[in-house]
Order: sequence, then C-alpha cells, then structure tokens
Amino acid sequence: MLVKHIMATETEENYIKAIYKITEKNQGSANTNAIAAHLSTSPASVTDMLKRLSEKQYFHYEKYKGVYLTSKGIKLATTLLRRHRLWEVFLVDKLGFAWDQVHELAEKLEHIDSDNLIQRLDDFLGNPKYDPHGDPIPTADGKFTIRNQVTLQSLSKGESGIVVGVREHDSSFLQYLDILGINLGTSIEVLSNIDYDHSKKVLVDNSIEHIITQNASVNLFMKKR
Amino acid sequence: MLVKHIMATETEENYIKAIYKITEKNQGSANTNAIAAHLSTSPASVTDMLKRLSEKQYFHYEKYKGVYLTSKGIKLATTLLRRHRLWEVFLVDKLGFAWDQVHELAEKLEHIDSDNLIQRLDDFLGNPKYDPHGDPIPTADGKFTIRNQVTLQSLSKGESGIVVGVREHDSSFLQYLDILGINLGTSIEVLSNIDYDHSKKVLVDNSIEHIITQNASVNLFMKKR
DNA sequence: ATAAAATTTTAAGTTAGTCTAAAATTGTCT
DNA sequence: AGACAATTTTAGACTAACTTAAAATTTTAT
Repeated sequence: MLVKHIMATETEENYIKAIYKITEKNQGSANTNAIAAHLSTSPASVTDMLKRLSEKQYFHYEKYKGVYLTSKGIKLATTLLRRHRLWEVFLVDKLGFAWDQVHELAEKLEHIDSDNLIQRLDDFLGNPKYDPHGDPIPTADGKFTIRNQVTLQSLSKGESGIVVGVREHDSSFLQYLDILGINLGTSIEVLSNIDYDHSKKVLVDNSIEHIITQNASVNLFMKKR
Repeated sequence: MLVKHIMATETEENYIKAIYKITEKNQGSANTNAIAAHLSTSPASVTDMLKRLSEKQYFHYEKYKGVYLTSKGIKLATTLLRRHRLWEVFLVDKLGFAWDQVHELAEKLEHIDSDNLIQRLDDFLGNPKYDPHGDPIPTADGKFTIRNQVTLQSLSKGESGIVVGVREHDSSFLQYLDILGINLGTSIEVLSNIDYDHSKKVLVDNSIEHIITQNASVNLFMKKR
C-alpha cells in the first residue's frame, strides 16, 4: 500500500478525539483506563490500538506510561472539533434542532473528510465563532477564539451577565436549562446567594425568578456585564 | 444479541444499493459479477456477503441464481436514495457545489441514519421533488414523482424542450454540459439532424448554437414544449 | 451433445477491531 | 520495604469484510 499512514479510520479518529479530550483535563497525558471508559471499550482493546496507532505518529506511546498527542495528532483532533461544532451550528440554526439533540448526529457528520465541504459549510453558516453550546469553533488552521468568561457560581449578589456557554453537555442538563428559559444570550442577574446549599436566587431575562443549584451554576459560563 | 437483523452496516447498505440499481436495469435480478463490478470488490467477497446478508431478509438468494430484493430491501434502498438525493440538493443549492462534485459526498452522508434529520433537511430544502441531476427524490414512504420525459435524441427537427435530467452521471459528461451552457431548466431547440453520425445541431437557451453528439443526446432527458 | 468458456462458489488466509482471562507492572498504604 | 490494589499489557480467540486460488456449476458454441 502506498497510501499508508495518511488517512485515519472512523475508529482511529475517535481514539484521537478521546485522547485530546482527556489530555485537556489531565495535564497533558491520557491513560489506558480513561481512554477505554471514554470509548466504552476494554483496556485491552485500547492497548492494542495504541500500539498500532502510535506507528502513525499521531501520539507518543510508552508502555505503562500513557500517551500524549504529537502536533499531527493535535491537528487532526482540532479538525474533528471544527467539523463537529460547525455541523452542530448547522443542525440548530438551519434545521431547527434543539441544543440537546445534536451531539450524536454531529459525531457521525464529523467523520466526513472534505476540506471543501467544511469550508463551504463554514461560509454558509456565516463563519460562526461558537457552537450552540458556546464552545469555540477552531479555524481551519486550528486557532480558537478565546472569550472572557466566568461561571455563574462566581457572580456575587447584584452582579449580572449573559449566558455564553455550558461546561456540562448532558442532555438532561440542557433540557433543565430549557425549562428555566435559559439559553445562549439569556441575561441572568444574581438576586441572592443562599448559604445553606450554595444555590442562587436569580432573575432570568429581567422577568422570571428561579432558584439555581450550585451544581448548575458551576456549569454555566457567563460574560459579566 | 437482541438487536440482530435490525440495523445495516455501511457496507451492507452499499450492497443493497448496488443490488437495487442493477435490478432496475436487469429485469429484476442481480448476479454476482455485476454486484462485484459495481462495488469494486471480488466475486468471492460478494458470494460471501450474499450468504450472510440474505439471512437478514433484505433479498432472496439462491446459489448460482443471483438475488432479488424483498420489500424490506426495496424500502431500505429507496430510503438510501432519498437521503442521497436530498443531500445532493443541499450541497448544490445551499453550499454552491457544482452538480458534478456532489456524488461522493452524498455517498458518505446518506449512511447517517436519522429519520428526524432527513425530515428536517427535506423541509429546509423546500421538499424538492428532484435532485440536481433531475432524478426523482422518493418520499419518506418510498413514492417517486414520475415525470413525462423523452431523450433529446428523440426530438425531431424544429421541436424544442427544456432539460429535466441526465441519464449519465459521470463527471466528465456533466462538465461537458457545463461547457455547452446546459443545465437543468435550459431550453434546447433542435435545428437539424445530421444523418452522417446522428448528431444534432441545436439552439441552447435561444441564443447559442452547438453540435451535440448522439451519445450526449441519448443521455439528456427533456420535457417537450 | 459435449467441450470450452464464463460464472459462481468454496477453501484458506488476512486485517481491523473487538473480547476475556491471565500475567506483568506500577502505585499505595502501613 | 513489603503486600495488596489498581492499572496495563499479553495471549488467544472472535467477527466482518476482504483477498487469491481452486473447485463446482451453468452457459455458450460448434
């Protein structure tokens, strides 16, 4: 085969993505068990795959020491993130999906490998900087637009801001926010902090009052006003 | 496994599609060699696959006798056609691809399995009845909108019509039509038939004269005016 | 009607990705 | 430092999809 070590299969791409996400949290290295959990597969399968995949230079692998991505691996991971997030924008903005319905579909769509397609999609969507959950969309050369953001948790009584993102992407969390009338762009003012359980009384869009638990407020990213 | 015989893999879907296309031409039955040629694989692989796939009831298979689709198989094939053609409309109408650039991408996109996605895409595109090559798009329940059409070849001197489809989908043919300024909706009038090689002198969009070979004119579907 | 040609199937083997069970290594705790 | 726990790797085996080569069957042609 001449075209070896060039293309990645869908499975391989999912490994790269998992390693990228794990190393983002775990100061730069991903271990076997974490990758296995992330991909719902066995540690033995992961070891097997790491041995074969490391030959393709997407990451460095040392027995018993975990892996970390090479620049080639980081490039592939950000390309996949870019595709994923652009498709999510398409699904929400153009097809009218709710923000909690798009992840699985984007997981499929992101594997379609065509720079031409993604560039045209990007233009068609108006070159968005953020996806429907407020996550930044990398440019074709892998650059993210970073934003000043704080958690709702960190806002004091009397302070306010607008929702710019979520840390937690779980469907049930997003649907909970829908019930509270909270989405990207929603304004929230902290009316009071409740010491007992660290929940907050807030005013949503200057009209409705809600109590928000601590767990929810650490998962909401705000831009301070 | 409980969920056996329900889902089809991408490879399996490609077999069903190939069988559908071949049986469309060959009065209802597809043979091993034709399927192998269509999928660029070996006849031995095809036999292997037919044995396993026929257990899933998509088609009937008898050794040495070829296969023909069951209603379940036809349903899957038309679903795939529907997805493929809707994605082609999206790529051309929304993303600005040329009609000769969309086939391979649609081949990938069609395997994403979500009725919700396809219904929303259909609505977003305005429920088109035909794809960018003039092929009918089946409805969700598998019905095609048939059209009165004839080949350009069959038009006599003095007759005219508008282009509604192409029989040949090859890139080079479509690009040739682009050069002649011919696309869906283009009007063509037959100025004269050239007996020597069965080519035609035609007037395109009431403005430009061209000579069109017999080979091209049998591959152009027209609606007579 | 039988030989040659074409087609199809079988047999045996490969690769990617998975699994379980067992062995090896590393980490933790007192 | 030694023992138990946790993690990781190895070994052996499985499935889906593919391959080539050989055998079986069907078709065609004289």
